[in-house]
Amino acid sequence: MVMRLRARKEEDKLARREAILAVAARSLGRRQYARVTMAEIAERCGLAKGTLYLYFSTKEELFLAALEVEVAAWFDAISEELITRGRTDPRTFAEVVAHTLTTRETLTDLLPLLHTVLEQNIDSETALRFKRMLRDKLVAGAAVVERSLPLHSGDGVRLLLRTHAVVVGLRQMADPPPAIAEVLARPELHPLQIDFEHELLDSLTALVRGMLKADE
Amino acid sequence: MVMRLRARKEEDKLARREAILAVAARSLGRRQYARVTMAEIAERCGLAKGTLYLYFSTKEELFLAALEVEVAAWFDAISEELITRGRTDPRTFAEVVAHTLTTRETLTDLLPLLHTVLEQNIDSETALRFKRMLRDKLVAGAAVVERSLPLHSGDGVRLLLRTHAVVVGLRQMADPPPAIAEVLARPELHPLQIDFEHELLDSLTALVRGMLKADE
Amino acid sequence: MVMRLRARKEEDKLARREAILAVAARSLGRRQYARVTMAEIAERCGLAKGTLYLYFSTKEELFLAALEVEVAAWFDAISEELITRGRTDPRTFAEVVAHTLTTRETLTDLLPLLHTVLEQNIDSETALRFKRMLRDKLVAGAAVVERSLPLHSGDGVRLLLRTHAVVVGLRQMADPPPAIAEVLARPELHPLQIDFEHELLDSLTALVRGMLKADE
Amino acid sequence: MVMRLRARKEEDKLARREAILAVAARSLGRRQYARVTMAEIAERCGLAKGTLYLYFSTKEELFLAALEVEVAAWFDAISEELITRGRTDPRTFAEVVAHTLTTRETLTDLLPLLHTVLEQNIDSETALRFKRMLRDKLVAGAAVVERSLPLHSGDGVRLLLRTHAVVVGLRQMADPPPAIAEVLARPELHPLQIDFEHELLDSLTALVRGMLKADE
DNA sequence: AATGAATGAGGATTCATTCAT
DNA sequence: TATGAATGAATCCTCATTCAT
Repeated sequence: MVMRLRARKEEDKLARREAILAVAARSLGRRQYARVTMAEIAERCGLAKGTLYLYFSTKEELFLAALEVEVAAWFDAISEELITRGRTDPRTFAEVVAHTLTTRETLTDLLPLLHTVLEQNIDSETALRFKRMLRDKLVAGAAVVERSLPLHSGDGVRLLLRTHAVVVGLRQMADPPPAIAEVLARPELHPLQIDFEHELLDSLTALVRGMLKADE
Repeated sequence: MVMRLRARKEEDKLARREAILAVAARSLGRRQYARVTMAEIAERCGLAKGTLYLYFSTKEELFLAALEVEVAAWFDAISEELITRGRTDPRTFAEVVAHTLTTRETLTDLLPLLHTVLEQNIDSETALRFKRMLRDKLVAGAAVVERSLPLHSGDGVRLLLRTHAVVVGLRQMADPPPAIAEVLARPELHPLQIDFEHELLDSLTALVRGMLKADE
Repeated sequence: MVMRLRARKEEDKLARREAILAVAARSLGRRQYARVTMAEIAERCGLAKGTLYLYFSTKEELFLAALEVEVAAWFDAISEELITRGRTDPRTFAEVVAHTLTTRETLTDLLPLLHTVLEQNIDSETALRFKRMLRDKLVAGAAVVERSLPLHSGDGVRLLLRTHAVVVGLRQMADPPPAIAEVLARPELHPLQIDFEHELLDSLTALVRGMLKADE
Repeated sequence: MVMRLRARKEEDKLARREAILAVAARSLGRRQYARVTMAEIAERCGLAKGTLYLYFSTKEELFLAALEVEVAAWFDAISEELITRGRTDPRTFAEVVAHTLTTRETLTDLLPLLHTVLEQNIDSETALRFKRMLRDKLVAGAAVVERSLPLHSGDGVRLLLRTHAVVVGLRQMADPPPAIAEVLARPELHPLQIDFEHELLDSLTALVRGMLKADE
């Protein structure tokens, strides 16, 4: 149909790969993974279905790759911001995390997929690669965290994992699909309404505060 | 196959309803929601597929009802245990929560469904009913929590919501499918391994502690 | 769409099963297996695609079942006709085989599938069941054959297998698709034209004669 | 990847063509035609997919060409061997055929394709070319055969066609895919086991014997 | 001549849901 | 009330073929 550019150079191929990943992540949004079809992603990319499979051999691989990129960038961003701040405090840590997430909607959309869908459908080789990346980022990030906050040794990793958990948990509560949001808008349901950023800030602040060494 | 009893009395119908819910929750396990079929549930119940639809009009409604039962019971259990302890401390609160969960595997399996699947597929009437129940339990529980711990007014609700978030987030990390568990068993990936109960205990303790400290 | 009868009694289900098999065999005709789609068969049956899978769990299973029925009936028919003739001669044997095939177009369409397609795609349990049936029919038929013709002991089985081979080989030559038939109609290609029945008759007669002669 | 030589001279092109044909025939093996992909053949050739289409305009044309080469060589080989033997007998004829096939595995793999797949997908011009070649070889071979064996006039062609049929039929029975072979190894299925060469020898011997003139 | 990225038609299969019995 | 046969929309993925480079 449409006259399509061909990505012949390695560089173009990488660019296209990234483009597909971006579209996939955006297509997911707050929707159910199963509801996002390869056909839809292809169309949004302006590509044929088959072309997607030139770049990713399964739907799961595609989304895992999307997540991989986002997660790595996220951990890097946290580390970087933390480093520029030097020695800091719980609230600031929370702000850093929250800040790195404001421009990362897609990350918080993808994150819940990891355990609920992707891990059920990938082969162990792929899983291993992904987990290794995660561990590397985690360990590197933990070192930075432990330099930023007076944590017990080893608590850097723990804090990051807990941060991950809190982000996943809160995000799902905070941004329901429109139909539910409408229901939640009723005054009687006010206690169930959550502002993601605000709540994340407070939760992480409390969490870190509770983990501090001086605490004892 | 089996000649099935007919649930004629209201009481029998309720019993059957509960039986279906129990089976559904158990069928889910750590699996993907989409992988659990109505046919499978029916078979495990010893019922025909059509019969399920006599009790629940969609798959989502069925699982939402299952979750509803579990969540209500969970909040009640927390409240109850907390009441018997009277004034208490962060660690104990964490222990109470952890304790109420040890016998509630199915709850932690169902919980992640709420935001990722169920809310995408239910009508607003059903949503409203569910959310009202949740609010009632939450508010009631919060009152108890605030009597147990020296929290700011209003932080009872917040703590319970955060607890919910932490449980969802940690559980998914902690219990991967067997294939992934095997990968994670490698020594190099040790940092990614999590023991759910232990980590929940520590996370909640820290969280509550941090929320108390805000006062000081 | 169409108001569909439901096969509730075992008897009705069996009838529907047979109906599907008949349609499948007819749909194949002289066409390529891959060109016959489940959708087409369903439509010709006046059923939904999904319904086919209620009766046969894969396309291969469907066609294997179709073949199974036909092969069994064929061997039985040969045996029966042979029995009514008593002691006989090569030409008569050939006539019997040819005669049993005149009303069995579908068998000769299905037969080539066995080795080229079906055996590549069935699990060993299914294969075993099929092969056992084949062996039973073959052994039973061989006994009859050996009573009809003065063959060496053991040559009954051999003759039937060779008959099978000859049928498969000749049929494919004899009934090309229309486009090829048109080409073959040219006078210069006359040597390549074959009349299935006539050629089968002569080939089998010669084959049996040659097997008897071995004695002399 | 590899910098490929360009086949500029007619002679180089022919060589490449032959190379492709050889690879295609080998790639088929005992597999299903549909399972052999153009991509696979290209890769095995060390060529790009597109290059294949420079030499053959469709997949079918490619395999038909492969068959063409093999069939022609086969008939020539039979004729040649027969000529060196002069006047001969049924058993020897069978031996000659069997012998020409021992080094021609690929031919027996390709042969069944002719009627089941290739003829369904080629245009009449291609078909005509192929059939003419076949007729030429057949007629020439028949003349040799009739000089070797005391057959009725015209039976030379018939014998060769029947030989073709028997080879196709027996080969498919004799060499099932590994999974089926395993099943057939069971003692109870012993009657269904066939040794191709041996069975071909006996079948052809019998067939020819039954066709001999002196027979009457 | 060679490449290989892009195409897109096409097909098998699954499963929530319906409804005649 | 219970059944389970029937439905059919929906989806992932394959692969022969094309064509810009």
